Amino acid sequence: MTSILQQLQDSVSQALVSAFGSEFEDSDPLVVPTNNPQFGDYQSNIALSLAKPLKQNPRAIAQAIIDQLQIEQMCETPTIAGPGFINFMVKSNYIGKVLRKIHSDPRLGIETTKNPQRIIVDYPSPNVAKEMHVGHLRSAIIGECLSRILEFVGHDVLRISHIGDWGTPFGMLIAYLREAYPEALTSQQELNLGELGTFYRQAKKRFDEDENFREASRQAVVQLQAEDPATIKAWKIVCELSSRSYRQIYDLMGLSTFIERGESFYNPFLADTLQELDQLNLLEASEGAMCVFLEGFTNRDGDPLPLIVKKSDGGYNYATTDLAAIRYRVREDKVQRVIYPVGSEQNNHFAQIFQVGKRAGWITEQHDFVHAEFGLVLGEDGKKLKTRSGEAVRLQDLLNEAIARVRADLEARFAEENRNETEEFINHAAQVIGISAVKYADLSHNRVSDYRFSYDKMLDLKGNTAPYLLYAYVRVQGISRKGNIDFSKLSNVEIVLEQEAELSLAKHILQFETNIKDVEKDLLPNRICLYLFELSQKFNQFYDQCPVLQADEPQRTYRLILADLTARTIKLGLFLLGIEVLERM
RNA sequence: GGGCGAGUAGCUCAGUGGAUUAGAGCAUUUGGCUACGAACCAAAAGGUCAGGGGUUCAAAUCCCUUCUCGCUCACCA
Repeated sequence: MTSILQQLQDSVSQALVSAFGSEFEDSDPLVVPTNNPQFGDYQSNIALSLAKPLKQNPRAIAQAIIDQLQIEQMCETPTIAGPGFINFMVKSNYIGKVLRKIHSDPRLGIETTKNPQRIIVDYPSPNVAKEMHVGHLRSAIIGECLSRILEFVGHDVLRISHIGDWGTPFGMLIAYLREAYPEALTSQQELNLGELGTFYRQAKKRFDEDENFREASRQAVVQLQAEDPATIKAWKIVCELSSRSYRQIYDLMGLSTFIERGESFYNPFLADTLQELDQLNLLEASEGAMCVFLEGFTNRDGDPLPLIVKKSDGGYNYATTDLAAIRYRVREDKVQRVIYPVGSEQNNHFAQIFQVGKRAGWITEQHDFVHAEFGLVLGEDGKKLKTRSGEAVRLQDLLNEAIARVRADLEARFAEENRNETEEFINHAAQVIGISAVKYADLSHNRVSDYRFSYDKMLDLKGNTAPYLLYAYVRVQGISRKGNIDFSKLSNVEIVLEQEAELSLAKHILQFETNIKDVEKDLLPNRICLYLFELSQKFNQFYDQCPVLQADEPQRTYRLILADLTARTIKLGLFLLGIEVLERM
């Protein structure tokens, strides 16, 4: 159903036209939730912005709009405040009616979009030639979250992992495989190549210490790109090795299944892509390489910066593949929007390939290619997160550490409270809480800024953390257990909302849709986090002040409905963030 | 040097043109369990929104400028 905000916006727009004519049909009615409840629930600032063009007193404009408004069902008579703000107070019986309606809806009244698009979210896109480390954390978490939200809103979302399976570092691994495990290439059976991390480190060590090995690596890249059969075989072995190790982490993180369409997929299209650029006269030779010279980018000396699409050794690089991917996604996948959740270090890269994509005519006005950039993960010291020995933290280790800390905390708590829980319960709870905490800590910060990774903060039971939200959910389930309540079988009583805590909670539940629609547009999941945190706070206040099970009917039933709606909103909200809930914790 | 981003309470952060008082959380101090899980709630204290100009009836928010920090600038991805 249409949100209250949307209804108000529509009503103000109509009133604007009735009062001042059809030329205001398309002006934004500037209706927003108030930032202070003393001014009501919503406000419109339209009168102030029209004061100048209409050459009228803003308060008079506000009055003229109010005179044309038809919202008696929904709101108290709007008031004019200060220089000309129009304040709206939603009627509590109207809120009660809406809550009754959404209670029977699995989508909690949230409508799907009227303009469904096909959207690619490009994640988690790790590089086969590197072990997954903390740098891949945010792409996986943010990509998963954005995909779920866009899908929920009704878009056709393709999750595509653009894995780096064709680059130069790959040569190093192939060369090392040939050197250390030559039998892997001839044997029919699968060989145990040991642990992935060890394999990488040894290959890297050889690469760093031996010039001949480096040359062999470069050769391997060229052979790979020429699709030499023996090299392809070695390539497949290394891909399989790293793919096995990735899958463990994806499962642990609860990522949705996605299409694995790595750089190798675009290999057959690279030559065509370049040829097309050449036909458009975008291609130039420079220092032995083929380049597109960029507009608005210069190097240190102030000379125009090239985007190299074919290296002087004849090989292609990641810019080439990314351009081929842009072209393919527009022409074959027929997408309208492509979202790349990738670190802001790659700002330039994306600006560059998007520019070339536009100049080549692949990206048009009909397409929205977005670099959903995110900041670095910093350690407690404010510097890029590293292990004590200075290496990137392995993702597996980071997640395990979070789970282990939760486990220790749970065990201590259960011992203190004399609770006997099974090993299975503790393991499951520790895993859900630990992973949730890591994800939530990431998503609750503004995507664009760097954020400080702190186990103590993310696992805190107080404040804007996953455990706090999970606890609010568990409290509602506690009510249903204690009172033996089946939330799906509550009778449809009138919702009265007399107490301030009830009203405040109820109004907040209805704001969910607006927040989801905001994230659909600006791709900033921290808005959902803030919303859910405030919802949990309001629920805890309600829980504190309003007895549910001990209340008399019909109050008891409508408070149960409020509690259930809260829990379902939290559950759905967390689902959209990629986070599971627990029934007990 | 160029490009991009950031600078808001002791700490971690919200806040992309509106209301005498710029918001949370943590930490600190103080209250509340014979009410559904106190993993909670309530209250206090804490700020020249990096500095300086400008636009506006109105600026943390937009523009200009200075300073500090981060990322990045031709064959890695």
